[in-house]
Amino acid sequence: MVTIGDVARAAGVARSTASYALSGRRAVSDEVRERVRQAARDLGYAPNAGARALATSQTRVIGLLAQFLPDEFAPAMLQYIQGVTNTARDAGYDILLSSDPDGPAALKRITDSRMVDGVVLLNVAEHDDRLPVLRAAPQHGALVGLPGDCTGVDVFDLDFEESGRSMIAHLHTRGHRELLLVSQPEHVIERGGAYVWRLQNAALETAAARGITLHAVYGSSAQPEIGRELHALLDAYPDATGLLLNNEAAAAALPTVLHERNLSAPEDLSVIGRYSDEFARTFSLPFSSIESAPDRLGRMAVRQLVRRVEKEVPADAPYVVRFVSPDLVDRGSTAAPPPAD
Amino acid sequence: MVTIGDVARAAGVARSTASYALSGRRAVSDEVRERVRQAARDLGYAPNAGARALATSQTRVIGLLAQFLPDEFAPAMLQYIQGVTNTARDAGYDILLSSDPDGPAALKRITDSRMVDGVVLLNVAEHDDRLPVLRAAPQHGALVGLPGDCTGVDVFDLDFEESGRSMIAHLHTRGHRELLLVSQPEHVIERGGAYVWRLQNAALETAAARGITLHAVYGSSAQPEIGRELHALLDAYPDATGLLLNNEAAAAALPTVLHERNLSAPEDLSVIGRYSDEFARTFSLPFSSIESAPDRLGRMAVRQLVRRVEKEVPADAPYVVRFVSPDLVDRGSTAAPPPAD
DNA sequence: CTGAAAGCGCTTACAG
DNA sequence: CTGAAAGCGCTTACAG
Repeated sequence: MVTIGDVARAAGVARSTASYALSGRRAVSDEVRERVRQAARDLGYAPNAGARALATSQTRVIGLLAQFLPDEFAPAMLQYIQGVTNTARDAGYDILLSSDPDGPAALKRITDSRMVDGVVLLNVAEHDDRLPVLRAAPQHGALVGLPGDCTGVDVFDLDFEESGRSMIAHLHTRGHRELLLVSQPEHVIERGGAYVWRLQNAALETAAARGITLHAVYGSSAQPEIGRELHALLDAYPDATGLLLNNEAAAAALPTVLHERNLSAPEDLSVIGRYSDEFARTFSLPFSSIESAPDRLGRMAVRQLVRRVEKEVPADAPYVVRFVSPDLVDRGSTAAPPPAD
Repeated sequence: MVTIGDVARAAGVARSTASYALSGRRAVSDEVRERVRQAARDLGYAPNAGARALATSQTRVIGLLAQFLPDEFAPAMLQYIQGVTNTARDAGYDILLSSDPDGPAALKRITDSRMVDGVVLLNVAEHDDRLPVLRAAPQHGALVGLPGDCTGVDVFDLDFEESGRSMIAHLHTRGHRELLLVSQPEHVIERGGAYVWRLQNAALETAAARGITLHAVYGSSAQPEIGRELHALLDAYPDATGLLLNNEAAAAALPTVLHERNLSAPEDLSVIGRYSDEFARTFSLPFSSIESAPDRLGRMAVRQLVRRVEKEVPADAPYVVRFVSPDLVDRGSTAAPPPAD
């Protein structure tokens, strides 16, 4: 391989000079700089990443800790990964992707061995086993998802409380008085998926305050189970006029369920989901939805992380917890309830 | 950070001895080995990845070059990524994920800088710009997808020719004489997506040989366009009794289209797709399909790559081109054609 | 403005 | 069975 020594020799200068000429971290005469650059180009020089990391203690790699959980809907996960990966690239960082089911072990390994300058944790749980590892690590971390304890990390998440409130308010305003809410499976909560109850509790509170009957249930995160459950739910509450979905699989299954019941939205049933626009397009979902903004959250997390890694932010700058306000994308699936018959 | 020097000092031995005790690459007395291990454990020692890479010229990282193309269906892509990532982890490798739209540049950068021991290329095109870069690189590469020129790389792909033949044969045997085939968009072909015409041409040949009328068309890779196109297609060929799909978006859209037309498979129309079982579950697709085996292909690619990287295979071992035989997963969506009316 | 040297943390021949 | 030393390819104080 061609090293900086080869470049220096070709340019007739010392290795240090070649290094400075290339990095610009010290003044170099125009003539020498040009000679060095030319030599580097001619030889096809590329700095060895390991050597540079050893010398600078910087890898320009960000660790991305994803997890493909059997009770999460994988296509939704993909959006976050893309958001993080694209932003990192634009900022000049590569992504080391871990999908190890043993998140804490994977995180410990890549931070201990200094493979990364910082990490982004996806799908963060209320009590996330990866957090103690992250706090003990010398690298910074940014989370997508709100844990119970945010000390020492930057946190980004959708405002699920506000999402729940606005879903209810939206339908209440249009005259609905009995609604259904399908959340993620209960074991997602048990695993610490706080966003499930954050949205649900806020929805229940708002419903109570507004005199709305809200039936909140947990649904499967896989087809075809969730389709059957939706049927059962609609059978059980025939008077409900609106359906709220905090469950991607349920949203994906709903068009078929409505077809099978010969219902349409919003004529027979108003529907609001919570998923990304990209997700809506992939699954051709015609329902209005709270934008879950995975690309935006991924971008925010990476940006903040890079700011810390590159010390653009003072070392004692307080850690941030930032919520993205829910945005309702109107796809015309809500209206006044149908006249009672 | 704790270095091997710290471990050596704590164990009262030389750094080299500590290194050997930990790696096992040279005999070390039981007593010393135990002392070193204990010290390493006590101090929480983890070797510095950069330093190790510099010393050994091995990173234990595999580059994964994915591309999220606007005309490909992202959820299908995810399966390959998971297959590669999981297999790599099991083999003791981490994954450096690139989704840079400029694949050749990204590949050149990570190989030139020695960030990876080898690379896996996903979604390989007939004339793939990344291949010249890969061939010029010192690292080995494994491809998922068949390029026109396979020299210098190991290649893994589904046998699309055989897939096309078997789809036709399957329906021919059941008595069908007029069929439809929906492929990926034509620009996928123009971009070099050879699998599109590999399946299509084989299907057309087999159909001709068996006296079957096969109408082959290109379909969009996004909803809702593809849904409209399916409707138009079924309108245009009312006598066709079977529908073949080499287009994930079309498969995802079909259940709704059939509902809207009040058709069911296989009573009114026999259907065979080409996608993974995981994909079928995600989208709740009730159609029999040729298993595209993304996890298996990802696994095969990583295994072969690791074999080369670790020199378990002689340096002059011939490169392989391996096709996975299509497997028809029967979901009961094919039968004899309905009686003509 | 430039160079010689030290050092980052490993591994691995070379000696004993 | 163990140790002292060289070397991997960089960057960056230290000198001039």
